[in-house]
Amino acid sequence: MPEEPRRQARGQRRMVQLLDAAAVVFAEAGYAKATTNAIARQAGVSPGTLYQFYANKEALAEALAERYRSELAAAHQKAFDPGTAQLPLPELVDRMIRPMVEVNLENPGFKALFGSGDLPDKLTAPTRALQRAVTGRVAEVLAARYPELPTDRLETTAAVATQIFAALLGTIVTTPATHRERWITELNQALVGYLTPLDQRV
Amino acid sequence: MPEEPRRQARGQRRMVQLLDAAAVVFAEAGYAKATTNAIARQAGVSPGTLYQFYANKEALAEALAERYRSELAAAHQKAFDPGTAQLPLPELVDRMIRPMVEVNLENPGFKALFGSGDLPDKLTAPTRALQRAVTGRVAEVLAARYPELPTDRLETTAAVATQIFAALLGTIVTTPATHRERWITELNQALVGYLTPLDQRV
DNA sequence: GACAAACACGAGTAAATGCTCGTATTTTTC
DNA sequence: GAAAAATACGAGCATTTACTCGTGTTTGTC
Repeated sequence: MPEEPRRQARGQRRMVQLLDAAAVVFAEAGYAKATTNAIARQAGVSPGTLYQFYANKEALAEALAERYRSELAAAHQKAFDPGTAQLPLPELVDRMIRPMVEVNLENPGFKALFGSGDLPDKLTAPTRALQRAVTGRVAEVLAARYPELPTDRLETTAAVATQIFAALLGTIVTTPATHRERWITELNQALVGYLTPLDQRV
Repeated sequence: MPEEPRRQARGQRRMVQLLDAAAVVFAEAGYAKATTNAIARQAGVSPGTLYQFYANKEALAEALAERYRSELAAAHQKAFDPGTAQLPLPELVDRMIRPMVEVNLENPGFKALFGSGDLPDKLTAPTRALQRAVTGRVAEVLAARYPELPTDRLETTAAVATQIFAALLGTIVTTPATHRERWITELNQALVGYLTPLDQRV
């Protein structure tokens, strides 16, 4: 087993650069059709160099997914002070949705890793990790709002909400900015509609 | 432009056979990773024979999508007598959902064409046609139930409902039959929740 | 400044894959 | 039953693509 070399400053910059390039190419072509050579070209670097830092395409995807995960976590942290969970449902949902949409707009390629269902087996692992991270966050918020809800019910609800979100995310980000708000509203209504029964049971 | 040969009985059987095989392979591997050679093998036929009937992989996908579209139409026709549109919302939604889930369970590969978002450009055409067909049907039902709803609002709602459906379809069909009903219920609640506000405006 | 480790290059390789083509068999047509 | 059209085969071609490797350059360490 070859051990990781001690990265020097230049190398660390390259790694970031390559991740940026991967994001662009994944966004343009989708994961399956994205070629490692194209990613290297986009980064202004030779294929050999790419492989000096990432063992293969999957490792690249994994690293990118990890980046998104942490950006998402940061965005959510920022949008959530304690007490948010007790807001009226439409506002709570809005606070969950906005940061994710924004992370998405800022990071082309997110959708390519998060959304699609037809990815080769290799990618399912990093993708599922991302999905789980999001679902987990949703579950936390739901747990804060509905403390007496049984765990399994909580998880089901979080999973469904996340999937609804993922489904509409594509439409939202590909829509021209002028009409974007409308679809966000629609997503909000869908989620509020789904969650309202829980509110009334309390 | 080479014209289509007059198919004889044997040829027509082969075409069905190949479509069946394609459905199986698409279901197992997803569209992108499915190889035409594997489809031919699955059909017990040589690659050359496959191409005697379908010009390329895309044509195969198109034909399969068309098959699904007609099966879906038939299933819906059967589930819909006039008056259904005035049923209580949960029942209406149930009547829309069931046949589609069933078509899906009977036709592995449907999801591979309908669900995923990351397909190569070539496939977007047949996929979108399928999506549009489903959305169109949903729009018809909504139009019957909410006659005074403006057209664009109708279409937006139908599109969102269809996407929610598509998102949860994957989970529903991959879940073991024992727990399937639970996810169907969840999908039902999501859609009912989304549509309820429309009901109350009347 | 010398030595090693990390970085960089890019032509090239092996494997995969959509698809072709020459040829042979079966079915239809007359 | 003979010519034509349709069906069938499967080896293999052309292309794509993830990845390698030999070689040269830059950076860090002593």
